[in-house]
Amino acid sequence: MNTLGARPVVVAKSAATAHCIECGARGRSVCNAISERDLDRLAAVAVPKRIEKGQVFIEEGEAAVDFFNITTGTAKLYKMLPDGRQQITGFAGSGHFLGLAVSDTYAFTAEAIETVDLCRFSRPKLRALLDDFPLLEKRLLETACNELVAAQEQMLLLGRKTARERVASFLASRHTETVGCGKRSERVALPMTRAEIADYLGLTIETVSRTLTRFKSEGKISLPSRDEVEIIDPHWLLGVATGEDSHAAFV
Amino acid sequence: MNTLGARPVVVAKSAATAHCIECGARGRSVCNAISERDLDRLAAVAVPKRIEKGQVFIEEGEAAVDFFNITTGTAKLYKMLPDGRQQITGFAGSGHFLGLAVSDTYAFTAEAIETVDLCRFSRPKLRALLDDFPLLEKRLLETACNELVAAQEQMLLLGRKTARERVASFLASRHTETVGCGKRSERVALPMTRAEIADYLGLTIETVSRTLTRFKSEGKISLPSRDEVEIIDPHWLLGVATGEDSHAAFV
DNA sequence: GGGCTTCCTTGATCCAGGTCAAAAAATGCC
DNA sequence: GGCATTTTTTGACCTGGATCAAGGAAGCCC
Repeated sequence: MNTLGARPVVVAKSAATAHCIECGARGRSVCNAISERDLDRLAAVAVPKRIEKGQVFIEEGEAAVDFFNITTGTAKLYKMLPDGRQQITGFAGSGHFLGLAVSDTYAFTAEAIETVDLCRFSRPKLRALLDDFPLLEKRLLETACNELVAAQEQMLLLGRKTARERVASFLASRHTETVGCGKRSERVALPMTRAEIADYLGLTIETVSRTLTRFKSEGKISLPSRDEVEIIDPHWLLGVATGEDSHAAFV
Repeated sequence: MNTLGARPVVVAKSAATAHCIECGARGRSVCNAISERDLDRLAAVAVPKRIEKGQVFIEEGEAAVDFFNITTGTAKLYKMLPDGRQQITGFAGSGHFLGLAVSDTYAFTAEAIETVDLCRFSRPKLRALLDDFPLLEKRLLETACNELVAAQEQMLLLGRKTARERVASFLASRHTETVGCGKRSERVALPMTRAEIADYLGLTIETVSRTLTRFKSEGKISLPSRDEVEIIDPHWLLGVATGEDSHAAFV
């Protein structure tokens, strides 16, 4: 895997390249469209930056001058109504590319919910990179399509699912996402607060809390700490999440 | 604009080219990424097809073998839960490109709500076209981004807006979309039934009907026929749609 | 380790919008 | 044009989840 030994001269020519080569997020991000030997081109335009918890780094309505790629940590993406009602449209973790809007203003706000490390790309520099690496553009299109599919799934959740089904969907999707990361499969991290879960699921904090308590008392999950859930019965949870008729009958 | 006279030989070499050159949807679709002189390449892989009202031409979960581009008419795109609950994720009109999912199965169902004319592209042929016309890929990415922005807006609507705000948003967006088409601006066509509006807004048919009646009795709209709305007070409607505090106060 | 603050849970009550029911209007079909 | 069907409107009532209101449990900072 490590080809450093094979190409010492190229790597050495730019110390900045290191942060891309060593980047833990590369494998799961659009950056993997660029081969290791061209990585210095990428590294030259990617500006690493640390965002502290609670800090907003993209603001809805502001000029979209930069794109971002998250290396570590999690951010919430949301839209707001003038009276303060908030809808979180997604949580962006390691490898997530942000700012895809074509329009010249951002369509959502992004705020770190834990310390986030990311790479910043200026619009024109990314544009130049896209022209030189068509594969990168293909990967971006893929990413956008995947997000579109996820967005449609979320519309189904917000428009038609019950509170129980929403919370079950949330836990189930967190569960399946986590499995891939090599962690213990049944423990799911919840880096977000109950309020953030509520704003993501179109519910109130109280309903989220009550529903979790309910699942716990039904023996389907346990809540070892406030930011962790143990999924005891993943199959049951998935059934509820997908609105299986049988589960709706027994309350 | 018409370059037919300048290049009679090229155009004549394929009679099939005509349907792309004359296509009314070209201007607003991704096809405008391909210049008129290369249009025969596009025409060679685009298979025109007519879909009658009520006919399903993309089915959720089935192998994604084709892509479609709507020429005329409107289709509804939806996802369903096993017990029949339905969420319409969007209405696709002239120029809309469908089937963008990278995955090998469709993520939603598409059904014509009025007679639809479309062009069908097989996956491999479109892929080849994309490799030859990078601009087409750029346009697809743009399209996907725009849809993503619309999806986020819809999540805000479904997760956080009241029934009144949802119906107002729906009418307002229909209104602004219609303006561009050169029709009389205040008359908005509703090719979909109340049930379809309800499934799009995450409401019931009764709530949609009552809300429209309410707007009418408040003098903000009129309902000349069941598939048409006249927007009497667009500014007021937009205010309600965007959740302006003031409008929430006076009921 | 004690007081602060923030986050979470639980209980009581309320209401927007859903459900059920039926009439009215539009459309289609011989 | 008249009957059947579908769609829409309207009314009465109900309920899931929101709202309001306390408590309780973690963190966190001196």
